[in-house]
Amino acid sequence: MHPAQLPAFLQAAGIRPTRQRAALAAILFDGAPKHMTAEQVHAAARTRRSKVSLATVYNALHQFTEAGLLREVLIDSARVYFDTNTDAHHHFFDEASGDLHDIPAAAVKLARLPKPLKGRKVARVDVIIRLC
Amino acid sequence: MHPAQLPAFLQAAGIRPTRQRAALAAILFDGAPKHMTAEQVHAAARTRRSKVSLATVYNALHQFTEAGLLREVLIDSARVYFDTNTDAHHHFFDEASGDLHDIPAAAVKLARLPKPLKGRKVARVDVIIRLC
DNA sequence: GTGATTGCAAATCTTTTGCACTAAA
DNA sequence: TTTAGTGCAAAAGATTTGCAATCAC
Repeated sequence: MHPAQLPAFLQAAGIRPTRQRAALAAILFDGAPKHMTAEQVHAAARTRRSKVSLATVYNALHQFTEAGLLREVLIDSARVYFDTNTDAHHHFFDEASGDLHDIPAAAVKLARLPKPLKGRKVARVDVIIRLC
Repeated sequence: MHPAQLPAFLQAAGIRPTRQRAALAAILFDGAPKHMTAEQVHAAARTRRSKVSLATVYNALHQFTEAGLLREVLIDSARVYFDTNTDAHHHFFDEASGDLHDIPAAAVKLARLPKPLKGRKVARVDVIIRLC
C-alpha cells in the first residue's frame, strides 16, 4: 500500500493514525504478506529510522490485531507471530529454518469437523503443518 | 498406570528412572489423558508432597517429550501445554474458559494437503479449533 | 567411584504495566 | 482543550542456566 494511504487505511479500521502507527503500518502493509514478531517489527522500524518504542510496537500490533488487520499465529513457544494475511489460511512451519509459509485455505480440506460444545461458536481453525 | 510400573516404563523410554521423574510420571501417566503446563505439574507434585524443583519439572517434561511420552501443544502464547496423548489427534480450545479438549484424529479429515517443500517431511499436523 | 541428575538462585527473554509527557482531534 | 497515545524504565511471567551437592548404576 502506498504510504500516503496508510492514515486513511488505519482510520477506516477505527484506529487513530498517529505517526508511530503509520510507520509500523508502512512496514507491515507494503503489499507483501508477512509474518513478523514484535521484535522484528521494532528492528525494522529502527532500520528505517522511525523512532518507535518497543512498548508502542506491542500496543500497535495488538490494536491492529483487534481491528482485524493482523492475525496472531502461534507456532513457537518463544514468541508470537503477527500475520498480515487475515484471510482464512494455514501454515507450513519449517522447524529446521524457522520459516513460516502460507497455505491457501483451499489447499486444505477439513471434513467431518466435530460440532463445538453447546453454546460455543468456532472462532477460527488453525492448521499447522510442521516440517522437519 | 500403576506407580510400580513407572520405573520400567521410563527405562523402556530410555530415561533413567530417578525419584523425581517417577513422581512426575505418576502425576502425568495415571491413565487419564491430560494437558498440563509445567507450573501445573509442579503444583500437583507439591500437593502430593513430592519434592521436585521447578527446574527439574521443566527438564523432565522436555525429556519425556523428546522420548515421545509427551507432546507439546501451543495454544496460548503465555505457556506450553504438555499433552499425555501422543497419538495423532487435534484440539478444541475454548477461549472463554481456557479449556483444551481432544478431538480424535478420525473426527477431522484433511484432504488435499499440499506437498511439503523438497527435501522436507511432515513431522506433524496440528489442527486447533478455537471456540468463543 | 563416576557420570547423570537435581536444586537453587540468578539470568534471560518476551511481554505488560505505571506514569509522566506529548500529540491528535 | 481533552482524551488518546507514547516512551521509558521497571515489573511480570515463563523458561533456562551455572554450578555445587546428590543420586543411580
